Amino acid sequence: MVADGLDELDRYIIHSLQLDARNTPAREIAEAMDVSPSTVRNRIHRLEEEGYVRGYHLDIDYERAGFQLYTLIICTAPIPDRERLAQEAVEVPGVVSVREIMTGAGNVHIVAVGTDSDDLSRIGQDLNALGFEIVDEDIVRNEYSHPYHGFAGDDSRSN
Amino acid sequence: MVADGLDELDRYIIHSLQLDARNTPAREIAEAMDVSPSTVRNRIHRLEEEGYVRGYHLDIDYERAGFQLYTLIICTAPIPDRERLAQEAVEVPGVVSVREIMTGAGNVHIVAVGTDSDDLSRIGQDLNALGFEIVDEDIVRNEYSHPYHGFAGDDSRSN
DNA sequence: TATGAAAGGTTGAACCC
DNA sequence: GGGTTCAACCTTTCATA
Repeated sequence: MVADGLDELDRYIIHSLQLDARNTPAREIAEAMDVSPSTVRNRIHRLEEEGYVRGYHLDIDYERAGFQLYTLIICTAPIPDRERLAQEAVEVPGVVSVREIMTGAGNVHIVAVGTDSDDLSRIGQDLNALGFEIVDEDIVRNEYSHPYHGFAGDDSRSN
Repeated sequence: MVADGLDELDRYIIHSLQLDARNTPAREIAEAMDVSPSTVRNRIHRLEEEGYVRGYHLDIDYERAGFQLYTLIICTAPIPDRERLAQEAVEVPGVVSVREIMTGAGNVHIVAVGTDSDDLSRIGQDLNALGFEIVDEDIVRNEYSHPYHGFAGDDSRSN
């Protein structure tokens, strides 16, 4: 099964908001799915409350904004501590994303934005202090994201 | 200087929208910064037009939504083709994120969401067909993101 | 960058299936 | 429980200065 507890309307809502979370009125989704706008708003609230939707974030071009040090820091954390450390890492100033990888050395991928190399050294030290071992560090040249196609219903109405 | 061409109002707008891009009215930002709501709206449009803000996306808990195969595919692309291939990769159905890494083997990190292992094999084949060499593949156990603190007004590192 | 009127979106309560 | 309706309220748009 594709999506637990989510019906076609939920999937279409997620799809629409993935494309533009700020400028997509409920009415627009409602018309496409032939329900009332309130139904769409009720569903959005349910998706938020039940944790399917964790938030609405900006996609920022950090490079254009003048932060040339957009860095991937590959770390190793002991498996029993990995989840807790990952949650602590995301609170380190400058860290914008943390991925916990299932296996292997380099099981936590952290992306940090820095203004200069001192800033990145400080981030590295903070991560070390938390208990990470840093195994590699590289500049991220670019990042692209794309809405997941699988939420777009049966495709008969995907844009 | 922290951010080229961005003043304190722009940074505060970015910060606010990073926290909640869907439910933050311009009026709220305007009051905090003591300008009119239309000034805030004009600035938001400028940030979009000039490419600082690339979009507004949902932060979805793919695991809760029933997609247990949230996978990091580490690939190598020849440097001259890297950018073009990265842009093509993001269009492969199931791919949700692509990071171009500056150096080394594994210079493109792709995250894909799959419903089953056939789906992921198909994605791997598609990436191969584009010209990527796949060097590693791992399940992403969890992913967290956090607004960049540096946009939050002038106290540069206390988020 | 600000203002103000018109257009359009959201909210919450009452109602129906 | 989930969907709908409607009126009051809030937000944005657009023209204007």
